[in-house]
Amino acid sequence: MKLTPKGQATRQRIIEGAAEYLRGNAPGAVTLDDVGAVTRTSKGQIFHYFPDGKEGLLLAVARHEAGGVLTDQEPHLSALDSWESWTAWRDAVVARYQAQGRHCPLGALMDQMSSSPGTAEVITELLAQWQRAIRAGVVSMQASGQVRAELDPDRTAAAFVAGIQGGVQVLRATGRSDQLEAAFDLMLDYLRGA
Amino acid sequence: MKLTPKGQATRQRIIEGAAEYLRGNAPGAVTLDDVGAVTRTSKGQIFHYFPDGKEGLLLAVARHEAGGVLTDQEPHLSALDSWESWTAWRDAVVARYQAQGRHCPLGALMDQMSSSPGTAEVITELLAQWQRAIRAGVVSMQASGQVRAELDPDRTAAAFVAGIQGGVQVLRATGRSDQLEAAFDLMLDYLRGA
DNA sequence: GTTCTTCTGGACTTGCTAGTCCACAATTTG
DNA sequence: CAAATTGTGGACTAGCAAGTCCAGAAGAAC
Repeated sequence: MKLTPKGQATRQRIIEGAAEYLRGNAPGAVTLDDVGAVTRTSKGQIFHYFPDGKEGLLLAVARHEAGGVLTDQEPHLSALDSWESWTAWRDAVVARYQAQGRHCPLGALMDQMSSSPGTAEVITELLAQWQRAIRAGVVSMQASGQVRAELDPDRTAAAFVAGIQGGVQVLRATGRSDQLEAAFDLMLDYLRGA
Repeated sequence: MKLTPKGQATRQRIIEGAAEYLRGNAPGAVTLDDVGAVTRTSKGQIFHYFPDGKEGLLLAVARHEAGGVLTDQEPHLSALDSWESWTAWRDAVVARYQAQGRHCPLGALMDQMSSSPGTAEVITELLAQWQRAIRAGVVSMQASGQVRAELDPDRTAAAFVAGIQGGVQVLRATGRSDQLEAAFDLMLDYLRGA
């Protein structure tokens, strides 16, 4: 399928509108008519750009949202080489998710998972990237002697991913960020060797 | 609404059948006809026992499943008073969720959340109970001098909840329990004062 | 045992939604 | 400009699923 610049723009508009809409609504409850209304497009266009229909659209949205999760944490995530940068990252993540509340891209992604199977792979890849970035930070801290060398960077990074992920999940359910902050702080303390 | 013993049994059969079915399917994709087929009941019965229809049924299922999450972790959860009991608990949780894979009550609950609002409260209550139980374990370890006293039991318990929750979530998405184990071990190490 | 209540089955209605189809508009290409 | 391609709108279909309704069976009550 060839796309002119205009077509590209429309396709993008659909993805972004659908993404935003999905952040506030369960994927099962979002209809193509909703998407059309939000993005000012017709059924014809949606199927023109997403021949696989709803499933294809959701997958495209998933990929779009997955991209945003990590770039939202920049520039912190790529430069975890001092204690200041780690805490700055912590603060950025907490603030970000507090502000979003329920309108959470990552959470919306998780919700999509049970509906369309392809989403699971997108999430798996996202988590892997995330973990790699954190791992790099741990290694860099070890290289400069700020973190003890016997720590396993892989497992530490894995724990961070789980803790943040869980904290966000709890935040979505309860509206409170206590668990997210507690998990983050505990893990940072651990890193410091407290 | 009065229920004879027979009625009770039928109602229970519907809840349990629906619960099991929901563990493997997205709530939006589960129809009342499915539930009827699985539990060998008719539409009439479902609406007889759940006048609020699907939403009421889902809520009843949520409550049912929430009850199971904590009792599944017994007797460990109520007796976190020695290092052996903590690691036994860890092993039980990891084994449990590894075995379940995707058929996870807690995860299914989270999925329901975006569809029916009432579920969020059920989850909030469940998480609170869970956190209280862990907190009690931390306090008990402090009382016997096995954990340093300056640790905040509330925040520590909150971090545990987030870590486990996140680990389980990752397990559901990727099928791997690495993150769950890593988070658990990191937090236990932290508790030990490593 | 008859009368009242609860339980069960399933046909039916109603509304909604994914997906189709096609006519027409805009844009590119040569 | 003419022809081909790409973009847009919206009416229409088909099927599904929630919820209604009621007739009758099974069981309680006395």
